[in-house]
Amino acid sequence: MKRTSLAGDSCPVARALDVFGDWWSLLIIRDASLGRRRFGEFQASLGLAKNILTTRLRTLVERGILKTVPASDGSAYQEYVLTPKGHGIFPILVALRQWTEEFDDHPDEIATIMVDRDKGKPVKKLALLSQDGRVLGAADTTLKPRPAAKRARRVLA
Amino acid sequence: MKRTSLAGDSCPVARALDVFGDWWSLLIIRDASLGRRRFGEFQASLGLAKNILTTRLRTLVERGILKTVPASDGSAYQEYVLTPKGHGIFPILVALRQWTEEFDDHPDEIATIMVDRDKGKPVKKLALLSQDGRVLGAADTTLKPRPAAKRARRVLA
DNA sequence: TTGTGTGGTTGCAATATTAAACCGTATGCC
DNA sequence: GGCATACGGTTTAATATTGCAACCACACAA
Repeated sequence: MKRTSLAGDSCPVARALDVFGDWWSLLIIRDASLGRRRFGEFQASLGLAKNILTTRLRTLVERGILKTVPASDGSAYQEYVLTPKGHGIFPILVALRQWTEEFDDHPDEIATIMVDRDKGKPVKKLALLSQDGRVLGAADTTLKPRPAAKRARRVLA
Repeated sequence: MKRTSLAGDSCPVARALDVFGDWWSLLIIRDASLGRRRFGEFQASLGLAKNILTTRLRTLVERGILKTVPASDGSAYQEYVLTPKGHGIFPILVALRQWTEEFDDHPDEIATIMVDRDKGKPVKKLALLSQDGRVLGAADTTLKPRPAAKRARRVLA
């Protein structure tokens, strides 16, 4: 099927999807952001085949989303933890979560809610703000060419 | 390859990915939110095979992300526009965009920036706020079991 | 020695993607 | 009207990729 790579695309959405837009990567990242660190934890949680987990972990490390660290329990094994680049994906996970909370047909099947750790109260919806503090919807935004945009290999949106 | 369906998963992230987490759907949605409406527009913009575009459009319609409307130019064809559920994906696109803007290794290849339509100034970063207005990072949040969570078919994170 | 945690390797089945041919409906032009 | 061309899909066949299962191997622990 030769998935066409989006790596050279000039659209930032496509570029992000090229990095972790496959079926499992975001779920692995979600698990990592939940504190899972060990191969076995990921495998048990996600139920995916071990070989696939192996390759996914490897490419996520290659791409700077995860890094391996010596196991915290002193064994010779390694653990996988998010890099800053990986932690930066957190808002995307939140956005996905909130979309489901708002639009899913069976919201009663959602098991968890995200709460402020201090107060234990649900977080607010992600908001997109303008420089002067107004809340912006999709219709209130446009795309402008980036000031000094270099020519990308493939120019889309 | 029999992608294991995540539809019954209790994690809202997984549920969202089950709806539009494949390789093309989010890009189609991005195009739609950019104002593209016609089959040919999507195909030309994305460069994917036409049959795939056909099936993707159909499942996005089935899932309530897009709807078909009679063509605006009076021809007998149809156009594809976002439903409210589809428009709700906008924050996810913004989150993806901002992640790339912040972490991509070649940010100079990004062609566009998102600006406030009124003022033409770049938008601010998506912020996650607590009820009392503090900005929350990943470490400042936890997941709590949903109050009256019904048992989902598969219970993960 | 036995068991467990981490993977790698191999083989097979299922699916996704693509390119290309094809078709019915319009549209433009003479 | 007649012809050529474009649009909107559908179908088909070839190919590439993913997923699963099972087995292998090595490191460490008991």
